[in-house]
This record gives sequence, structure tokens and C-alpha cells, in this order.
Amino acid sequence: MSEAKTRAKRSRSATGDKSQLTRDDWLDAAAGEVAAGGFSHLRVLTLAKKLGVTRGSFYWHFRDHEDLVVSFLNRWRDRRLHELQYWKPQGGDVETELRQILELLLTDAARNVRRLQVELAVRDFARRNTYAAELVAEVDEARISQNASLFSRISSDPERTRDLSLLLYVATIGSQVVLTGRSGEEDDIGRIEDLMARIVMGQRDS
Amino acid sequence: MSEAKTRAKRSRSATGDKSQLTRDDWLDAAAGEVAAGGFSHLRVLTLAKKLGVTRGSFYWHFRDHEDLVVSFLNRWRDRRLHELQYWKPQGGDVETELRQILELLLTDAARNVRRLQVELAVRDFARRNTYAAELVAEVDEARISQNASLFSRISSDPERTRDLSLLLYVATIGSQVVLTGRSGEEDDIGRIEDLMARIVMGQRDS
DNA sequence: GAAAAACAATACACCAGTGTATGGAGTCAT
DNA sequence: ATGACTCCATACACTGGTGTATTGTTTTTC
Repeated sequence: MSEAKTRAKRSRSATGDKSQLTRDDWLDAAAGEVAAGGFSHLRVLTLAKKLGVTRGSFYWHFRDHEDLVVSFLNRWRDRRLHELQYWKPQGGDVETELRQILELLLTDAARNVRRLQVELAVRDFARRNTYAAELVAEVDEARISQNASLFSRISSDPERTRDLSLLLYVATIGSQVVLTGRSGEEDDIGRIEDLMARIVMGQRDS
Repeated sequence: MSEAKTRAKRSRSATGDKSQLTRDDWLDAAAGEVAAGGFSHLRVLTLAKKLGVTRGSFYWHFRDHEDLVVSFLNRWRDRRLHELQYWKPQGGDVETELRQILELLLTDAARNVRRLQVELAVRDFARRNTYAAELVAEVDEARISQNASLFSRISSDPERTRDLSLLLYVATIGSQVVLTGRSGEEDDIGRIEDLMARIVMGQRDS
């Protein structure tokens, strides 16, 4: 239960050398497995092989399998919430700012395949794990209200602002679910991006 | 390999009686498991317990576990494609027809929780199973082009028609992923429905 | 109404995966 | 340079799941 691990350790994940492993190294490896096969295919033995060690190491860093899962989820939540800070509006007029957000949410997100796969896996896991569901709801809420602050510059009606933000969000997630890893993926995403821009701007106060 | 099973049998699934099981009874039970836990939690023993028999029965009806999965997927695909036939436009003006489709795709879909859960599970499974991915792509394509035929009455530009149809679809799926089983679910879905209607109608030829 | 076919129970071999206990090798402090 | 601490290996017990072989029990069919 000694949760204070402030000591600095050489990580092997970046360099691939043979030094000792950290908890984060295991979590990084877990991310690969989760992205590829979802949480139900997250095996301790597989991670160990991938890291070139045996399971003895794992059970030193983690209490058990569940500990790994919970730690993974927590780290995911923290990172998703934290990255929202860097998405703050950068000034400029409403339209260019909107395009920036759209590009971030759609095109950029589609490029980072690994992150996207993990996100979908977490969402799926949340359907049968209440803790994961809590974290996902937390992240969703943060993202939606983040965009609502932009849209408040487009419509003065707070109801419409929230609705637009919600629509943009579900369209984003839906795009990732439907279009990822499909032929003509980039093209379709680009067109959705354009269409969304037209639509949102068309909802300005008249 | 005798795929021709045209004989009529009393199903026990509807009445819950003790007569003999059919392949479809197993598939129905499988749907429950898939909805609850996804494909990775689909266990033969669990199904058997649920049906009140032992696994001996299962291995008479199915070659192995994979046979069950493939049969399940095929049945899912067939049903999804077939149900599109009943969604044909029923006449009336464009707006009411649009509202009907939106209600079907969003509100109604959200009511049938089991079906929705299965759909999400299939989509998740498709991320690591190429056959499932094929079927999902097939169903997606059919649904999207289905709605495109309605939207052709809204815009004469085939590009825009297709884009609108695609947006509606990803928003639909996204709503299911994000909003299902969440507080205020019905309310949010209703508002997305309204907003989508306004948006689509606003994209009419000007 | 008896043979044949359809369906299900039982018992077994087998494998993949978790968790635990214990030992061993490297590292650091004093 | 020895004791303590950190990290990993090895070996084992145990569980849960698949698939197979064999036998038993209902239904059909003629």
C-alpha cells in the first residue's frame, strides 16, 4: 500500500534497454494490448513476454490483475482530463477556432490510431464495469462542457449551445466507431468535418 | 455440413417449456450473453446453464465455439439487412418522413436496449475480427445508402446527400455509444433528435 | 412397436490463465 | 563487506474453460 513512489528510475520503455521496469512500463505495454484486443484480452503473461520478463515481476509491481486494470483506467482518466487544458481557445474569430477544434476532434484523433483504439476499448469495457463507466462519464462531461464554452460565442441561447456541443461530441465518437479502419476513412472524416463546420456556423443567432 | 434444416420444431424459447432445443434457441441465449458481456464473455457452459441443459447438447447443435460465433454474426447481419425493408418511406412530406426516420434511429433504438447492446458488442468485436468487420461494413453501407434516398429529396446535390446521410448515421451511433445507460439519457436523445431535424431541414436547396 | 435418428448427460483429457511461495541476483547504505 | 531492500525467476497449486468419446433418453418414421 506504499503509494508514494517518488524515486526516479531509468525507464526501459523509451530506450528498450535491459534496465529494471517501472509500473508505468507495464501500463504502457497494457495500452498496446488493450488497443489491440480490449480489456478482456489483457493477459499478464502476454505483457510479461512483451517486456521480456516473467510474471514474477508483474506481481511485484501490482497486487493482482484487477490492480493493473484500475491503475490503467485511472491513468487514462487523468491524461484525458489533463490534455483538455492544452485545447484552450487560442483567440481568433469564431470560425477559425471552430475549425481548429473540429480538426482536433476528428482528423487529428483519427491519426492517433492507438489512442483511439484505447478509447473505444475503455468505452466498451465501461458497459460492464461500473468504475470504468464512472470515469468515462467524467471525461465525456468535461469534453462536452469544454466545447460548450466555444459555442456560447455562436449562440446566446445556453440550451442551443449545449445541444450543439452534445451533437458535435456524439458525431465525433460515432465517426471514430463507424469510420475507423475503413476504406475511404480519411476522406469521409474530412467531409464530416466540413459539414459540421457549415452546420454549426449555420446555427448562429440570426 | 448439412445446412438445410427446414424441419419445423417446437421452440422452447417462447414458452419456456421442457421440449428439445434448436440452434436458434442457443443463438437467442447467446444474444443475452453478448449483450451483457460482449463476445469475449460468451461461454458455452453459461449458455447451457441458462438453457437448463449440459454442454453435451451444445456440441450436437454446433461444431465448436467458433461455429456459434459465426452463426450468431450471420444471423445478426441477415436480420439487420432484412429489417431495412420495413423502413421504406411511407409517403407524406419530407419533414414528417424525416421525423419518422429520426425517431426510428434514435428514440426507438434507445428503447430496445438489448438490441442496442448487441450492436455495440458486434461493433467492438469487429475491431479484432475481420469477418465481423466485413458484416458490420455491409450493414453500415446498407443503412447509409438507405437514408441517402430520403435525403435526395432534400438536396439535389448527391455529394451533400451522401454527407448528410453519413452525418446522421455517425451521430446515431455516437448517441448510442455515449448516451446509453446514462442519466438524462432520454432527454438528451430527444434533443439531439430535434436538433438533427432542424439541421437537416436547414440544408435544403436554397 | 421397433429401428433409426435426434437430442442430451456424463466423464474425461487438456490447456490457458491467475495467484502464491520461495529463492536468487543486483544495488545501496553504512 | 554485510545486511537490507528492490526487482525478477522458478515452480507449484488451482480454477475455469474447451472439446471428445461414450452412453443414455426421447422422438420420428416406417
